[in-house]
Amino acid sequence: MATIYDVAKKAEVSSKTVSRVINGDSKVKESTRELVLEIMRQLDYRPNQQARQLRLGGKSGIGLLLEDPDSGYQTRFQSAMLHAAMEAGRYLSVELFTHLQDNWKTHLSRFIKDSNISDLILLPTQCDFGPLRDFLRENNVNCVLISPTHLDNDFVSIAMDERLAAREITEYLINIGHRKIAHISGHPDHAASLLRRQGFYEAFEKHNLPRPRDEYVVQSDFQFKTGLKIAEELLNTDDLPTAIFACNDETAAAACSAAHKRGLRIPEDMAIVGFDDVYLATAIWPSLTTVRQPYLEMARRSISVLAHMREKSSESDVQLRHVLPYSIIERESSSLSPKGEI
Amino acid sequence: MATIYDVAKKAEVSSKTVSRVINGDSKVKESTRELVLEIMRQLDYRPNQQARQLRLGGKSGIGLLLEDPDSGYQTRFQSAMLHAAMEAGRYLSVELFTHLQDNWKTHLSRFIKDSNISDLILLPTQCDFGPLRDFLRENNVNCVLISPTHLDNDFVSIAMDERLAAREITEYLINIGHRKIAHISGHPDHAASLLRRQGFYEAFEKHNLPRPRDEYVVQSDFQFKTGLKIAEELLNTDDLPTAIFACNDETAAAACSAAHKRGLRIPEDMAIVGFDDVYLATAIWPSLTTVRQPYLEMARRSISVLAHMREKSSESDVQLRHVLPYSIIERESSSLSPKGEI
DNA sequence: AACTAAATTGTCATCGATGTCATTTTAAAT
DNA sequence: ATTTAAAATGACATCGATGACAATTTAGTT
Repeated sequence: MATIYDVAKKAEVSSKTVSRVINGDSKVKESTRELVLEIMRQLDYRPNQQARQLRLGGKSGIGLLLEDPDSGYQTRFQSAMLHAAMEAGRYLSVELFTHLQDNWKTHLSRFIKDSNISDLILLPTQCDFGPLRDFLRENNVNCVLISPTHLDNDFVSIAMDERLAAREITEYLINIGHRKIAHISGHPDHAASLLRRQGFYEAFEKHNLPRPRDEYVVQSDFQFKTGLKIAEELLNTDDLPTAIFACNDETAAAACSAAHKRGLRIPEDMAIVGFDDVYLATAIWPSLTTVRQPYLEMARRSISVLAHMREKSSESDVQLRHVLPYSIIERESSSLSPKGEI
Repeated sequence: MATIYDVAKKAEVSSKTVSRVINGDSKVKESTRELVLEIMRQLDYRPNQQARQLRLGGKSGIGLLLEDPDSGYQTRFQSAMLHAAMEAGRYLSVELFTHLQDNWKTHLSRFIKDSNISDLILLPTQCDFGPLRDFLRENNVNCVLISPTHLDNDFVSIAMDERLAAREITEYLINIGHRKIAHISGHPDHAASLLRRQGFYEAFEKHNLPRPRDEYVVQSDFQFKTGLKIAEELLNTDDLPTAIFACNDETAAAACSAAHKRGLRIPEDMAIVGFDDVYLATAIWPSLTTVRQPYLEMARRSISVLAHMREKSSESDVQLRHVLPYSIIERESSSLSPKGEI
């Protein structure tokens, strides 16, 4: 394993000069730079990260906290982060985290200190846990919040417009002819639940249609199991809705199951749409029409914002709120002839 | 941030002594050890990992290579690794890896060198990619293979008995009265496919039952989409099987969809069982009876074996093959009154 | 009390990089 | 040709830990 000294010796320059080349320092004569680069290539030299970081006091990894790594949303987001990190030549350190663990503070500081990360990414809903925010603020952790409920001038947030997306997918249902549309909404503590429901109602207002009756708007909690029970209750009526907008794909999958149980065909008898575009959306039949979160874009933006923040540190030219564009993916669960991609 | 010198000064000992305490060196008087520990606690001292590793030439993270982070199996395994790593006070660095990428070697060496990992964990099917194994061998990477197809005296493998599990779940179907059982098998390149099919046949032999006819044993590739098509073909007959053993849960989910499409009730008209026990197994209706892979146990074992290997290095007392016990989880897809847990 | 071996502790160099500041080289200006 | 400022390079200390080995303390023996 070649070191900076091996390179220096072979190139007949000082280690400092090699260091300058590595770090793109401008004060190196072009000819020596090329020489050094050539030797580095010959020796297949790569800087020792530990030494580098010891000196710089820095770490280089990106930390991602997961509350439930099996959840579709978190899996998808992580997947996107892995791609984005690869593009940026960085590495991802993943850690389980729940504020329910009583020693979460110790646990988190250990992770931050010991695991070689310089930045942290927080997903919903932990990004809205107050004491966690205080902790991050106090410890000056370089982080971004993904789709937080509460905005805050101390933290950069990266999100999509949930309400608009909800409105748009509801309008889509209206446009293909549905009028009796039900909505299964998510966990009440989750900001997304409220926003998505608001968007749902807005679609009707915008089209000058009557607000759906209250029995058509029910409360679940984003989970399949609960969703199944709720959907069964919802469909236990003679006056069935012709479409359901579920708060997320898991719940939409549950709605499909409930509909099938009751002998309804999808989408002929009932259209069902979800939200998030997780793996599950294409691992069931029929595949789900849904709103695709801009996972990859969010991941890329997170990385670039974090880097920017680390440089500018406390300067004020860091954009605080980032809103990225979503898209609607049409699949089998709402249309006999899907136009969208898989 | 307190350093070893701060501790040494306050405790009025040398930094070396503090170092000894940190590393559990025996040659420290009990009283001084306690004193030092107390001061460490007071200052909330934690060793600087970079410095430590610079000196020790070591890294501390565990690397996990994922080919498809959205796949149920990989998600579940990662999830288990996160738990096991937490228990062991270690951290997980996750990286996308596919040998289809043409510069996979560079990519992998960079990951290993730059991302602070000391160990590597390989999942199927990349653990069976020959050139990758050669690379790991040549570069002396400390790693374990999870459920590899090809055994090899240079690598430690951690697996479950796929064939026995397949046999057992087939026997379960036989025991609850099924005789006409179909099997949708996995991708032919995947060792698990063969083993699971073998196990399937063995169950019939053991019970002195005729081998299922060839039309009942079809080939898919572990993916939902393919599985759906195959299952539809399988069920497009008048002489329906009464049960299906699918090679994995995704395929079982596809079989459920195909059955529903054809108006069959599960499990009344047809029982369906899967394999792996991934998230999907309980995110569809009916929930799937399946074989639970010993994810957590595999993860824990991986960590302990890796640590052991690093110590013993080339010594021969490292157990090469580890086979861990699976379990069968009975759920709604095969039984009207499931006995198993969720 | 003196001696010795064992137990404990300390000194200093080192890992591989970068920062500070001094030194040398280069090129432009007189 | 000499001076001078700028550009390029290098010497050395440093980051926070541990290893090798030296020095000291302790306790046991005679």
